[in-house]
Amino acid sequence: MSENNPRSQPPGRRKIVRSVRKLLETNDFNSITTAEIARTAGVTEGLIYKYFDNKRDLLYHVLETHFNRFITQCEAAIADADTALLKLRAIMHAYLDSYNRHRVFARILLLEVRNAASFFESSAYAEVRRHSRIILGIIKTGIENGEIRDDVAPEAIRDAMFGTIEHSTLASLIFNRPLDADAICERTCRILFDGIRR
Amino acid sequence: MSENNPRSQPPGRRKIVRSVRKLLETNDFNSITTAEIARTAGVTEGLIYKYFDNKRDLLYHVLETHFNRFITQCEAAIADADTALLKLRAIMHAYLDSYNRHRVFARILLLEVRNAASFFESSAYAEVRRHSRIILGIIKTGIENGEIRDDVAPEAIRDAMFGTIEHSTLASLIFNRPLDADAICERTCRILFDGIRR
Amino acid sequence: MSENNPRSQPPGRRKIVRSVRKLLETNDFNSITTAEIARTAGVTEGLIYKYFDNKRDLLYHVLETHFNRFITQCEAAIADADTALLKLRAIMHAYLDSYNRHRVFARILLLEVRNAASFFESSAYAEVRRHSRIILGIIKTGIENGEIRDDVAPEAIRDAMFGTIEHSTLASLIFNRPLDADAICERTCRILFDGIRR
Amino acid sequence: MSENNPRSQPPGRRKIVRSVRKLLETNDFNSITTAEIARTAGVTEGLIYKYFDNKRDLLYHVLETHFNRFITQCEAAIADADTALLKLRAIMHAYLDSYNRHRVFARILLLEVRNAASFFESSAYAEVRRHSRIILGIIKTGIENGEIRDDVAPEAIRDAMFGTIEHSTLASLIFNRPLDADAICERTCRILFDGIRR
DNA sequence: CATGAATGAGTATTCATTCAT
DNA sequence: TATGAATGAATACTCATTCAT
Repeated sequence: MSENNPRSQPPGRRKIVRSVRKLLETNDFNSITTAEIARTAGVTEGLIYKYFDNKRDLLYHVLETHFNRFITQCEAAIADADTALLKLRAIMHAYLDSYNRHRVFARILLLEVRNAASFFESSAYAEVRRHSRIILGIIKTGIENGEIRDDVAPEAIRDAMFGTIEHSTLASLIFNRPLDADAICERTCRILFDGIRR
Repeated sequence: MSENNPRSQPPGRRKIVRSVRKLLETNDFNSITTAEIARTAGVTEGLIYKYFDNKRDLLYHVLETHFNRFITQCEAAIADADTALLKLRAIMHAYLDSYNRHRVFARILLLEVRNAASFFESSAYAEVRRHSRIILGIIKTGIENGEIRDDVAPEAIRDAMFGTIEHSTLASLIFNRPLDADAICERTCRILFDGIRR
Repeated sequence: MSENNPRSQPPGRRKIVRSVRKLLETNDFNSITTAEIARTAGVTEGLIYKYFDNKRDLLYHVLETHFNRFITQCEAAIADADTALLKLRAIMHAYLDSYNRHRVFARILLLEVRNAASFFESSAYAEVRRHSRIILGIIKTGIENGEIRDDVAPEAIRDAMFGTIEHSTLASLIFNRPLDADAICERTCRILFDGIRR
Repeated sequence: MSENNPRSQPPGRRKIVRSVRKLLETNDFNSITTAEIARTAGVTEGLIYKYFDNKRDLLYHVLETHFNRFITQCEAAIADADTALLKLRAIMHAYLDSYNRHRVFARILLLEVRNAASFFESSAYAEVRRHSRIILGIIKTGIENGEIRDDVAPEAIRDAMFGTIEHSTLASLIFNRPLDADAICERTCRILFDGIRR
């Protein structure tokens, strides 16, 4: 509780986190310097290391918080969906929409952070996995109640879902093109749900 | 011709390229230094800049050569396939197999290089696009001859193909797990061709 | 009195001193941080500065206490010795034995602390000098009563004593080798008392 | 040869070494920054690391060169001495004289450098040991030809020699007092050669 | 065709210390 | 008597890149 309640955090820490979030809007993480973070936050560089192990640790913290919020929103978005397929559609839409609205985080999550082995040991990645397992559960339920075919592994379905979404997002991210979440969600569902074979 | 014929290349240049290829087997590109490249090649650092604009340029050259070879192999692999779907299956298998056999290049292509804007202006990326267009052509032919449904954009199908393949590869790449190209190809085709709906 | 009676010291202070003593067993002083001292002591860093001017001051305090105890033991060790030479032998043995049993303090005293000018203004060094003067007194007595030759300055004799002892200790300290106090004392006395000339 | 011939060294390297030597005259090594070294040398900081592994490595190099020269002078100084004892006296005088004339190096050698384990793995220390072994040889010869008593280990004699010299030097080094090499040599020889017992 | 000497810009991290409460 | 939040100064080392010869 004290961990999550921002009120209980020392002001300096809050300033640092806010500063990073702000700077990430215009720069990728590697090009942000600790000096810049401190300056923007109005604290000294040293304070960063009082609250975070290192620069990456700080990033992962920001990421975790962000993704945490997303999961909550995502859960809300699928609340109304009755069937497994509708839930999956809602989830895919939530991801696409989030990637589109938070391009900075999308960039970081889909491109920057994956290079570093440390990410996969971070609590931010733990959140990613947590949600991944939730989705796997939905797929399994779909298989059990006969909505989804049972001759492909649930993991394969999840890979196809995320892979397609991410790949569709990547181009627009890289070349800074707009992303039509609705359209991409629709076309992905068509392929994923019913296949491309006529 | 003189560009492609390795025989016509000066020995120093050849040594440098070989050196990079070797070093990439054990290190990711960013952690390789020009000093190391030169040392391994048995030449001086200065020579690198005789033949390449900069370090990245050197990487992109190595990448281009590699991808070039892959395309040739890929083309051969689909020669026997009669239908569009069989061709797509063959292509997917070729990619998966290549990612598995050349994990270093897979890493670089799927993770490292995408961060840098310069990659998307390199001739290595031009090769990637070239092949992408070839595949798009196959999809279109499939649509035209009635093999593939015509209510989804060919680009969407391509995104689903590559996205799924890459996502399936990524985990095994990151966590250094073996990759079963046959199995992943099979399950991807099932989903992609016929959908997950029962 | 209140200075020396540990009972009268505030618990926080005692914890800090104990913490330093403990940490010195495994680390040299410079590599110990105030953060570590506070953590080990279970107090906050700020408290250190309530009781000590700075980190070095803290070290010198610990050193002084240690050396103080040693002097007492040393005095006891020479109580039985009748002649000046026997007293000197007993003192040398006490030093060697102490260096051997308290290697950490030996390191600090013979190596670490001598770099800092501030040490020579500390009360810890005052203790060292005090004992040095006591020993000088013994030498002088020896000269006066005809035991010791009178054509070399007492200071020269003291330098030879300590110099030899320290040099003999240093190697074993640096390379972490065992120290045979008895043997080194014996051989030092032979040389010091009777010379090397046959 | 190319190692030792200063003519064959690149000018930048020579400048760096000269710069360090100069700066050491007024500052102790730790308080000298690489920035300062480079500025004084008129080169960039980076160049330091082309020629030396790190700052300490640079120091050790300077030390080694210095000590090397000293050994040569020392050898010349003992050339005329006929007996082992006379040789030892000449050596002690050479050390004392050198410590007095090169107080900076004396400080470094006797105080600063001994803290660092790395010193004892450096080639500078190898030189120290080399000379130490030479001296040991002289002592052994003295024992063999009956000049020196044979009931104390040669190592003990060496320890007494160096220990006394160093201890005598230390005080004058620390408190910046003049050092009378002749007088200290004389008194040390008296004690060492004939003992303090009347 | 190749060398080798030199550049110069870049930056995260550590730690003792202070001070209001 | 003790906390806890914050400071601020200090610095070695890396590396891609250039260019005269």
